[in-house]
Amino acid sequence: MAKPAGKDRTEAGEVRKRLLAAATDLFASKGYAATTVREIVARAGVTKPALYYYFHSKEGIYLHLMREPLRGFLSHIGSVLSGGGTARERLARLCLCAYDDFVMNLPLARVMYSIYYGPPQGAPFVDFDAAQRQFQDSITRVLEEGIRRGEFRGGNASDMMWAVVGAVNVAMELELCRPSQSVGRKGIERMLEILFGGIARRKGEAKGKGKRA
Amino acid sequence: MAKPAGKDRTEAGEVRKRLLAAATDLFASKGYAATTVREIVARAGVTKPALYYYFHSKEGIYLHLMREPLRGFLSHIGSVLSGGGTARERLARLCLCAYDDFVMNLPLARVMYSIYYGPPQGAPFVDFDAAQRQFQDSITRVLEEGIRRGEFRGGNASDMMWAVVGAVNVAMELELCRPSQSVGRKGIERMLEILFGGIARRKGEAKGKGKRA
DNA sequence: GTCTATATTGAGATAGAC
DNA sequence: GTCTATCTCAATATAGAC
Repeated sequence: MAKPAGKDRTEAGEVRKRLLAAATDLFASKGYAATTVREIVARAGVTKPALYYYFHSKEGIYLHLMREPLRGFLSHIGSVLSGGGTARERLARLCLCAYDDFVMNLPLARVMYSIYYGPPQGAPFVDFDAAQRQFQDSITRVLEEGIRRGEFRGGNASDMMWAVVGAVNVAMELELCRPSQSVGRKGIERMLEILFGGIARRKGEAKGKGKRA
Repeated sequence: MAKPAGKDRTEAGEVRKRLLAAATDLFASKGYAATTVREIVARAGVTKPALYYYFHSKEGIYLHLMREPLRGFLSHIGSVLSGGGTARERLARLCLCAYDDFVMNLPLARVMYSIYYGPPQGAPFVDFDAAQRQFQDSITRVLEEGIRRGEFRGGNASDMMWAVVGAVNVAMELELCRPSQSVGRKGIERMLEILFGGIARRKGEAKGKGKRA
């Protein structure tokens, strides 16, 4: 057989993935410092040398954990930026892309928040701000493009960017901390619609205009 | 002298405040679990029994730390809600009030974020979500009022609320994590203006309309 | 090598003098 | 109200049996 799918035959990269998943869950629930290599390998159902073979150290597995999805995120952003469509469409795609990546990696997001906001845990440095900045720059660029093309009103693109980022962050943090109240992708789209159209009733506009709730 | 101001004379409540400030700073920088009672009293320049006299325990000082400002925040919100003005004015006051409280208690905010997002640290439970919910409810109420009065367009008040909360959160988190990029109160006001007026250019509107950047 | 029993440390908390 | 001195306890480190 060219593609052995039996369960007794360990797939290539299978152990590696199990180790990453185990580490993510443990880092998320107990924190980086409190998680021992022993626990990671136990949960992954492998032995210590396996972890050291693939990742060299606890720090190593942590860095792999962080960097791979971060790189993925940045590359997705790049794809969206180079795609076509109106500024508004591109902006929505950018936000939804970020949200999707976040939701697809919720346990990892938990680790990131825990490291970013939590107490020092001796974890090696990862430049979260750089990724965040890149996301913000992308949004700003699309906004400026929209203004230049006359698709958006003039104004401070930086302020618009923060408002957009705020909406996306809210959706992410709801998913992370209060999933029962999560607004989801649709929620992001509705918030963007509000951002584009405004909350205030316009002069002469029929009362009750806008999307009915 | 009726009001002794000398330095050798300990003011009433002075020790208490110093203990609270010391605990806040240490919890913020090292985390709750890693901070010892000894460090707190050392930084406050007093001895252990003083802490136990005022706060009964390490958990006690933590709870005082959290609850007093939270109560203050909720009471400020209440005042704003009972105040007058248009819905838009009230909404702005609500957001700025929350932001001011946050900025006035930055070190405490750091502790809250650390506890909320960080790894388990054995700190006693504080219901941050309840305060957050109350803030959200207040905003929602003002938004619904604005819609009812025809000041705002119809629409989903909940979505509008999240957009507003997102803007306020962004301003807070910038202040917390990247103060150099902070947008400040003015930034919140500008974001609200964007939320009210919308980003999209309106049909027939002169290009470049809106506040010039 | 692994395991368990014991020492040591350092934490939170207290009693009683002043 | 504050301090000196002390207590209790749990986690950690270590040592010695197996």
